Amino acid sequence: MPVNSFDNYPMSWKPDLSKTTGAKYLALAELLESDIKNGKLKAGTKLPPQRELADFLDLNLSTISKAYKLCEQRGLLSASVGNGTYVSSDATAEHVLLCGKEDSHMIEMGAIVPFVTSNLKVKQYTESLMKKPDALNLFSYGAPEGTRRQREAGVAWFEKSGFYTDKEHIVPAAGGQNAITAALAACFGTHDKIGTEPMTYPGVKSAAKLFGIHLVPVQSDYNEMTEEGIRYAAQNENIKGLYVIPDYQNPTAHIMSLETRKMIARVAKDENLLVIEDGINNLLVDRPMPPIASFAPEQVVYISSLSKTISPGLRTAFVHVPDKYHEKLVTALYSLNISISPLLATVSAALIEDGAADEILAERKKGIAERNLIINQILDGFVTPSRLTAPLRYIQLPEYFTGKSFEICAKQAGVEVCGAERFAVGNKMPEKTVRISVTTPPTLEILTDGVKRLRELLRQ
Amino acid sequence: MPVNSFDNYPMSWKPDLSKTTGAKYLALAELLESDIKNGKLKAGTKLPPQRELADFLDLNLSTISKAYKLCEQRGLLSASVGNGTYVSSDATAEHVLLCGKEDSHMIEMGAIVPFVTSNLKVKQYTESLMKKPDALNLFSYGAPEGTRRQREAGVAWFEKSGFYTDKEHIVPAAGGQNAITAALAACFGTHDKIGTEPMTYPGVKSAAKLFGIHLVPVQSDYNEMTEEGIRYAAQNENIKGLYVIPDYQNPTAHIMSLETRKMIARVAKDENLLVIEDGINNLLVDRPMPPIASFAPEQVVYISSLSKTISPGLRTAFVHVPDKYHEKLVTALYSLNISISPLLATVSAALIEDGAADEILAERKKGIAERNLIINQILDGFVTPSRLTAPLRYIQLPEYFTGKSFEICAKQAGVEVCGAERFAVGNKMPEKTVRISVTTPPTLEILTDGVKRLRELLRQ
DNA sequence: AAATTTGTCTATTTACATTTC
DNA sequence: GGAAATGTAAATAGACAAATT
Repeated sequence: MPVNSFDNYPMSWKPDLSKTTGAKYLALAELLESDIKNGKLKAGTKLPPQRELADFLDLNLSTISKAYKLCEQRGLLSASVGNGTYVSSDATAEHVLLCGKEDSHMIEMGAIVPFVTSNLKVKQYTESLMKKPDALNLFSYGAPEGTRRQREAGVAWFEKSGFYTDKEHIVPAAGGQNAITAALAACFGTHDKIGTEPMTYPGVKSAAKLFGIHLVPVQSDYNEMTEEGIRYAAQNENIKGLYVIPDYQNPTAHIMSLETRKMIARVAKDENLLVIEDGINNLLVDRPMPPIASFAPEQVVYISSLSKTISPGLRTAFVHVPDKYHEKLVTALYSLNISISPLLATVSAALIEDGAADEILAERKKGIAERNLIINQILDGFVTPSRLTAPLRYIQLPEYFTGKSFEICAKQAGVEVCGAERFAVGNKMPEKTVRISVTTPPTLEILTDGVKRLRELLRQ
Repeated sequence: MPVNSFDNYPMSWKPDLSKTTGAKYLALAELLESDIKNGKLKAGTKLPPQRELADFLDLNLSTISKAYKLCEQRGLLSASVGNGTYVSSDATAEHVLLCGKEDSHMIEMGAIVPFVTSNLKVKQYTESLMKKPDALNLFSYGAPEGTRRQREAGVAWFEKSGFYTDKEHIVPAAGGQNAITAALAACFGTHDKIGTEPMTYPGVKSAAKLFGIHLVPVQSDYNEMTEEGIRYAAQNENIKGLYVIPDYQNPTAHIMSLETRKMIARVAKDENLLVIEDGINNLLVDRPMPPIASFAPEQVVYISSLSKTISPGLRTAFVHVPDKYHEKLVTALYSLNISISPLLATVSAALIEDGAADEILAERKKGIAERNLIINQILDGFVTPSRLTAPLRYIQLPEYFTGKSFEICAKQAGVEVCGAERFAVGNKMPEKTVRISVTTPPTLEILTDGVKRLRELLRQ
């Protein structure tokens, strides 16, 4: 429940429409937007109830409603019946996490970039493919729905996660983000709502914004969505689907329990929700649990990118898609890309076919574990405990920090990190946490240096 | 009050709402949608005026208005004041031009796929890049705004067209379609309108659909937009921008005159329109004219893909973007892809840097010219005359054909072509024409065979 | 458990602007 | 050039439903 000291009197916002021209509802919406953007109205502020403002401005209730609605659709507000209308906490947050700007003085632990050492095999495979007689075709267009070879590689790839599907349900995409964007475009429409964990991957926030899709936080306990939370959002907020990251959730690094996976599958069927399951880190987990898709293949679009597990430069992800959405997804991918690179897709397939992918994966996991040992040692007591192959870690901050303030301090100290604000969904007040990347620093020395600098800040 | 005499009016549509439940406007919109999709209402049909239907159904005018509006936003209708509401001609048209389904019995002349012979150099460059010491980095993420090297290659690439810009205004994208999609997402919003030629590239239609952007045909004479047409659309249809293909326009293969290029630049400034200029075929033209962007660089997003000119498998396009939209475009590209493949982008840059791109281009142009000579000879009198390096050709059909009917006949005869319907924008009645691809058939023999089959159909 | 607060939704009234004839 | 046809837009009224107290 909102703990707001400013009650109904005095009104938190007293707009002046006397100087505006044209439609009242538009003028009101614009005023609201500018007051939010210039900081007069801060995130979390409760706006006056529609009726009160209507009274104050001597306008009809519906006119105010329309203005609020407009701003809500722009992601500036979030409203709920009986409760009121609040300024969204992510209204002004930055959505883009650009990769390090090649500033050699900064230690990049914000963006998550896999280290390059495992790329050697990928390179070798690329070279050997070019010696094949049909190599010239690797530089032509590829089929939007993928070749048979690519799709069979996808099937094999998914089997490693304990998810058994067939090549008719698999489509390749140009990376995980590309797959997420296409899935959103294919399966949802403007103004549709999708439930997510209360903090989630910023890439899905920016993709949803492109299509006017709204993300709403689903009530969660211990970093997992609850059954009541999902049912509530389905019945009362009219969400059409869910977006979840069951393995090493971004940013909490939490691994979802088997029971919750099964619960989500069951509730999705019940409530007719389409689940976008982002399996980006599934194979990094030792003996990974099967994805939600394995319990409800007709209800889940399952996305598995090779970026974090094999090599980001491959720009390859495989998508399992239910029959119902197959054509739509292919069309969306076509609209976004025309086609993926046959060269990169074929390299990916080849790596999977004869086991090189497994070797790379094992190597990567070993490398990540080595790094996590360092982090555990240096940040003991600060970092949230996690299994050793986590590519990202989560740090609970002392109460006097906010995620953003720590982010700024860390930058001063030469380390890039990501504050909780970047992950917040809807009008949830962001937690006092930051996420750090395990894999981005190019060497163990730089990682150690970065983590030590963070410890100094936390210790003060 | 409903009056009894409606049977006398020739109302084109008499919906029955008696069996529906819930909101009237929604029920009406759904009925309308299903009647369009199941063919009861054909493209081009004039719907009853809102007032008439309101009277007939005993509903308020605004209720009908709302239902029509909904369908219009779904791209099913197009309405204009004083004129009436019509079923869109592209309401049921297929948007996706999937590449040939590897059916060896069909001669593919529908989709435009560059022939693969020129890919040898591209392959060689790729191989040599892999031998460089920093090759492993080619498999990591790339910077969303492009590396310095990539952007400088873009500058050099644009100079070949006579367009001089600088590397701060250049962003790389994963191919031309990807660039178009990103540009639409970055520069326009839901329900915005964009003017296009009356027939245009289907890829822009499907991309616009993803974002709820509406394409409206701009009045054109002799295949070029007129000044009055653009001003009219700006002032009365409230278009926010234009999408144009000045060189070998798709599907007409028309090359826009220099005067029109300058006119569009001037009018865009005047009316504050943002032009998305698709320069996909510019460099295929012998001594190409400068793009519109060169006359109004602050008003034009200029896209130049390497797909048609160098190799489609490179999945590389360069985009010139005005300062005002730079950040938005980078964000949109990030939301769609995270990053492009550094490997492919670097191969592209390398090809441009030391002139290999020019050699490939010359070779391609020679190959296309050779093919056009064959087409000119066999389809003399049927095909619209064109310069020799056109990658696509336009055929005016005898009046008893429609584009679609010819498409079906050709398919029976073993040749895939694209009927005018696929390119039609808004509620313009499609012309009786088809587009054929010059470059797709893998050999000259197959091309000759395909073109001869088409001639047989046209001669009958 | 009932009353109150609060946002949402549909349909309507009224005025207006553009195009056609 | 004016009247008629036609679509568009804003503001309103009223009923409703969910959440809070």
